[in-house]
Amino acid sequence: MDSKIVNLRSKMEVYKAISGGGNFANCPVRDVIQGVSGKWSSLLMMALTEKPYRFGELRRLVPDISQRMLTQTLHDLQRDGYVHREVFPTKPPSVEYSLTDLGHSMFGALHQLILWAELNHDAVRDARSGFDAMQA
Amino acid sequence: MDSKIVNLRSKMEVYKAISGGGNFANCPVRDVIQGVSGKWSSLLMMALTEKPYRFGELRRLVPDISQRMLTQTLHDLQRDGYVHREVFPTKPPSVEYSLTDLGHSMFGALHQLILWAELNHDAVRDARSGFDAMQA
DNA sequence: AGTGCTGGTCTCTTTTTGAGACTGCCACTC
DNA sequence: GAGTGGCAGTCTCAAAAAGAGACCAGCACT
Repeated sequence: MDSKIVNLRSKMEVYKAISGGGNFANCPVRDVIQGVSGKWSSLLMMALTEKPYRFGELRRLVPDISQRMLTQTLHDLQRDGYVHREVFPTKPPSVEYSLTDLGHSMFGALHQLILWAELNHDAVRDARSGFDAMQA
Repeated sequence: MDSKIVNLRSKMEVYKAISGGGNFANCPVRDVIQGVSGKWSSLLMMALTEKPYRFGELRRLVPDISQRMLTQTLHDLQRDGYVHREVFPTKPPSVEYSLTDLGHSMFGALHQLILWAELNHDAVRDARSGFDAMQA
């Protein structure tokens, strides 16, 4: 029993998804996973799921992100259409970041992975320490 | 309407998940996402979902991965308990990689994201080219 | 004796990340 | 009117990670 997923994909379907059908730059899976894969992307998406945040708020919410990476990650998320950036002309101009519909939709899928991570983190940690013990 | 996800998590819950409750090294989300986030991890998991593969087969299946990264990614996946590595004492010894139960379980969650990626790739690409046009 | 397959490791270069100093603007305080 | 602090970044430089590709041992076949 190779899990239900196998029933959904033939060998060629898997290969096509992996390789992008020969056009690697255009492979959906790689392209989208790449966006999530950043060290900070998923964390920022999680935060913005709750409510829009300003630059400085996000910085405080994720204390160990550098300003440079916060700027860049938000920029990338905006470019991919997940995040909306709005500047308010207040005295010190403030910038608010919020999830777009596409962002919410994407997070719905990502959320499955987050839930799994929370549920199975112990199993992963055990596997890891077991593996490390073997090597030693 | 901030999507149903908001109903599932209070501000503190989000923060705890993001920060790992102050223990950053131990944050489940970061820890697991980190594993998926590698450029090749999800691709190899997809391939192994179908059936076990040998080193050289994987290399041919994902043509633009370097041997170094294939070795290392498989090693990491094995360490996290997603992949099982078995050496067969054939004439030129062959090595087979297969998904563990944990790996299958994890891929189930990851699969949601893959499906989303395939469905919404066009939207992401449109957002991206629109954004790039704005900047130009 | 040469070729090719196996599953890797080693070294070198390029790319990506991270830490943190620096900027310009404004408001408030002394 | 000089200093302090918050805002949203940019810039530079060092460190870490990824990628390319040469190299390795062992065996089989020719």
